[in-house]
Amino acid sequence: MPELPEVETVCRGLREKLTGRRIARVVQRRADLRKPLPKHFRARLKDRQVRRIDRRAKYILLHLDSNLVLMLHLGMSGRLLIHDNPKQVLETHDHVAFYTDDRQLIVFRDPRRFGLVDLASASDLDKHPLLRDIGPEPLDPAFTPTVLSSRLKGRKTSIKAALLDQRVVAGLGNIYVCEALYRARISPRRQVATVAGRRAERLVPAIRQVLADAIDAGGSSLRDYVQTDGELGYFQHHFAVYDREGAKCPNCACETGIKRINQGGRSTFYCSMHQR
DNA sequence: CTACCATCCTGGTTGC
DNA sequence: TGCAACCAGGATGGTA
Repeated sequence: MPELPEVETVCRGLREKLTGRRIARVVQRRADLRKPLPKHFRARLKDRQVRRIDRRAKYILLHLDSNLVLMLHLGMSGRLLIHDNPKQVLETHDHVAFYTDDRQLIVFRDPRRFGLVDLASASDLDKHPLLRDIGPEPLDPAFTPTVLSSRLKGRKTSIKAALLDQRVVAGLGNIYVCEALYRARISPRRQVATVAGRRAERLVPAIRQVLADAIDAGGSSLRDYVQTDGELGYFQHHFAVYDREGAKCPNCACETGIKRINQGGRSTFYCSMHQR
């Protein structure tokens, strides 16, 4: 569910409210998320101070004192909600609750439990198994067409499948891959090896722009996603293709309109006239 | 090595 | 209204 723009929006909400705060108490209501919560989870977090909050791909990284990093991943249906009232009643799928020294309550809610909560050590975070193989951050200036091409090299799959692979580029999911390919006018069915020259040159700025636009809109709210204050994102109103089967292509007068196909078990939306 | 598929889990929507 | 089937923004481990 939440892809880079949604995770970035959540990160910003957390950063604003939590930087410098201490974790006074942790309540753990369910430990069986995508992987079990680490041992001594509550005790290791107690009284830790939040020094800095980063994002890497779709992971939220809260850097604490004592060389500790709290890693959060929202999976498909995860939310992080900040309440000003620490007496806020927890609901069915509120699995972990963090109470701060200034009486805020941060709730990790995740009905499908594909999300993840883990602890890592800051000094070798890059070597953490969940982060080790992740590709470049698309909004980093170091993400250039040359870098993308080298990451794609040798892959025998469609460009759609390749861009969903976090090892190629970090943070894209089904929505933003569809939207980026639309903006780059590249067919999602195209084999990676044939994405070269001008197409490859268009892809990097297309990815960057769609992510930046979505972040500006506070992300996309379809079913589950909300910002930390409960507000919806509104980038879903700007989708050109995603979830728009049968609609007119915003860029051409073709009769076919937006098509929906299946690639690797996921829906892909595109315009076969506009995207080649 | 890469690529593909099923799977984890719940809830909302669709179609009969 | 009831109920079953299907679908969903992700990641991964096993298999081919």
